[in-house]
Amino acid sequence: MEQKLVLIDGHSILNRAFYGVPDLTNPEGLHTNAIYGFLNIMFKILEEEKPQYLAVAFDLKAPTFRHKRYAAYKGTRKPMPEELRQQVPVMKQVLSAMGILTMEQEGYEADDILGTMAKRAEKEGVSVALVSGDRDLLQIASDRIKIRIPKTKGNRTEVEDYYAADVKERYQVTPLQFIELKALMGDTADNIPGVPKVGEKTATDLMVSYGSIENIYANIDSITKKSIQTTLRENRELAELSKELATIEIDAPISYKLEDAVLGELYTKDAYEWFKKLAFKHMLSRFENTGEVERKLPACKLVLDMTEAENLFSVCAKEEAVAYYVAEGVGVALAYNDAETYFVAAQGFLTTDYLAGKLDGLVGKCKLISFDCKKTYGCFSGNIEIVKNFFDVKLAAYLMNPLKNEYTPEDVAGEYCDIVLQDYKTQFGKKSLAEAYETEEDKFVSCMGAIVYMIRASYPLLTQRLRDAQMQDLFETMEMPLTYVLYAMEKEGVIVKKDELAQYGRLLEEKIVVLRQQIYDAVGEEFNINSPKQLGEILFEKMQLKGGKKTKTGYSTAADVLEKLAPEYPVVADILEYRGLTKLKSTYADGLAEFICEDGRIHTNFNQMITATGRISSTEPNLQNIPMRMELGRRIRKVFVPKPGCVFVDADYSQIELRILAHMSEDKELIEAYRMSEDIHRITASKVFHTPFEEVTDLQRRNAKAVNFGIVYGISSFGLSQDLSISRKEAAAYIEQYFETYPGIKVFLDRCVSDAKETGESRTLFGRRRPIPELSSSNFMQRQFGERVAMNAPIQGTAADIMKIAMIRVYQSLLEEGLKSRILLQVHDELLLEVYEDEVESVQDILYRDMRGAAQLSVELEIDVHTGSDWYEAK
DNA sequence: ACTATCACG
DNA sequence: ACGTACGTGATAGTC
Repeated sequence: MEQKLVLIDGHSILNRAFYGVPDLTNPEGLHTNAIYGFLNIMFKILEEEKPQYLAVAFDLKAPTFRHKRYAAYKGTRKPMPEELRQQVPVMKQVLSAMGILTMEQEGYEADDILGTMAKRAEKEGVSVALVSGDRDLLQIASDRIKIRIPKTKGNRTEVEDYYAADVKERYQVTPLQFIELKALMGDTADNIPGVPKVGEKTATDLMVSYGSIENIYANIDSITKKSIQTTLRENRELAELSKELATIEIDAPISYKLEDAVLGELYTKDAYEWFKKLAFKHMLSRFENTGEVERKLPACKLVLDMTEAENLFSVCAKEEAVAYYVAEGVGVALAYNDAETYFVAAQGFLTTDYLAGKLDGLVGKCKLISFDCKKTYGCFSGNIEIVKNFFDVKLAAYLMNPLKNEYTPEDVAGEYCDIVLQDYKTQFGKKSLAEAYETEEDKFVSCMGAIVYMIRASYPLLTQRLRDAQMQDLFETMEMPLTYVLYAMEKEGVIVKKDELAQYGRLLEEKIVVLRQQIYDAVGEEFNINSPKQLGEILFEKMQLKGGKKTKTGYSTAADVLEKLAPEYPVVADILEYRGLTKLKSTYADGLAEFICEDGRIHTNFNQMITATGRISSTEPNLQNIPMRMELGRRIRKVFVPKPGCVFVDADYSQIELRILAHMSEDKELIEAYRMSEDIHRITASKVFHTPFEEVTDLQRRNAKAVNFGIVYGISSFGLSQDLSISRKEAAAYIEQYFETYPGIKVFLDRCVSDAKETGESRTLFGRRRPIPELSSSNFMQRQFGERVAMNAPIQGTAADIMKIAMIRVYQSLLEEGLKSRILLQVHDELLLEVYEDEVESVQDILYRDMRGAAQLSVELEIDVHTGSDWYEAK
């Protein structure tokens, strides 16, 4: 059989991958996109070529420019971005873990090594496929040496192949002539100067006519075009130097031999560990059936029979840790050891209620390992005290890295145990659980088995990881109990008066109709006001308003742009009002109505595993962004009402983030300020502007307030200037004065950034962590963003922590005191409770005690509490 | 699927 | 010379 060698130009392919693959980072913040792209290209080539030999060549030290041959011209190259630089050593380690030869040698470039190895192999009768991102290597193409150049087309790579004949066809020159072609035309990327004024076209014509540079100069008088003749005469030395520069060595004294490149088992245990570390989930599936990684998934047994089910649950009850995974309406998967998994189908006598009852029976008997336990609490009786029996693998994975977009069983499996699961999606597409079970029973059952096996297997590792990261306490005492509080809030829901909401919608509609016509009349034509594209064209082209382009797609019509035009053009004011009204109508009046259930209540989802900072989010619908700032929008809150016999009690923390800042920074002045007065913005203004407290003007107070907010967001003079519509200089002056007033704040914020740079993450007072990969970016903007995040995350995150503690305490206090009142909503620093009229006082006492007592800071936590017969009144 | 906009803290 | 405030989710329009 024909022997084949694949050679890869390491830096060239890494470079190509780096710019072709969107930025990726692993959980530790290491950039991985170039490595990922490289491996993808390599695997594709290997599958096509099926070679016996494989080697990758790297430039030894100066990857961005070529060694001494090129030293004179190296100045023009840009340095390698840090995100790519850090991936180079890792790439080499990954290759080495796969037993792939990496070649690098002092005094020789990768090109020389590749050229030499290719020619040697050719001589030994081995055919060669040489993979490179650039065309320098075309000069060594032959009948048996194929140059392969990967191109990213859309989102997949295509490879251009060049044997000698293909070079001739494409460039009209032989591979050897290609050197001289390139020498004539030059190549800025490779720092080959070339002959001035000679481009691809001229160079090709010359080479076709004369065959070599030598021959060109021998017959230089016969060149018809005078300007070309002149430049050639004037630059003879440059042409010869360029040829030297462009020539790749093919007989360098390279110490590597063909035998060193023998391809062995790629999918080794070491390689597997690396792929896992780099979080290349999709590639992990390559390790299946290699025997290198023992992950024999036990076959999943389908249980359809009552006796068997009874047996199974009684065995589970005697075990220490039982993983369960509920396929809603279809059944439940169980794993109590690492040798067996079961799927109990919910059919026949085995009803869902029966299964729920059996699951509930396990509480107190063993640790229940869940994947999103909040979703399954409906199966269990008892109250919040049951959570000590649960361990939520998904929640733990979120705490370990809160930056991910989703936490699927497949992801968690890849990351926290030696298992590679196929996506449910790739297996069953858009099929619902029930459809998948009915149509592909075996596959479905084994999929459920794999998931529940994974859930159980990742439990010990995640426990350990949480402990290592010092987040076990956070997990056990805050996040796990909170799952139950949120479950209870979701289940409770909040009454929304449907008819009143519809009435409100009609009110809006009336105003909208009038405005719409007014706008059409003013503009002189009908168009879609909701389309930023059409609106931008109307305003800035047809009407010639100033305030030109802003976005990639066209004109910005954002509120802050339009507001500047509104005083001068009444129609712009109308457009702004129209925007506001349609927003209220579509998102709130119409939007909320769709979520009102049979019980007259809206049951929002409180998601605990979304935000980077530890806050909760609310969806379907989002009840955390109900209008408040404008009166008309605020009126929506009148349709949120307590049930008969109850009132709303609303409690919100007063400036919790600023108080946390005071505590964490230990700034004496800010702490003192809080002890002196309730009105922190006024006292800040007084200090910053050296004005007696009573004489602080509204403007001064407003400015101080903006700075206070800005500090929490990770202050920047630009941001503040935008917010206050002042110059950057003025904003910078405010900030400077602020830091003079509160010197401890500056020290603290600087420390936040430097600590985060050192550790790659930031932490809250309670140990919640947020990785900040942006801090190691070479992109200035990205890095600056990372710095702001480093300042904001500890503060916003600590506030979230404190609210979570408060919620758990309030929930438990209501329970312990036998009250029937309930928490309904959380809006970051605010709780809304439905309170029985005779419990108002007790509940208020609980709120004051538990919310203020949730943390002991050097500044007291304060809350404002209001009651009312709807949410509008209670705020 | 992506962008622009805007509602909240 | 660059182009930013921190954290979310829903809607409508556009591709």
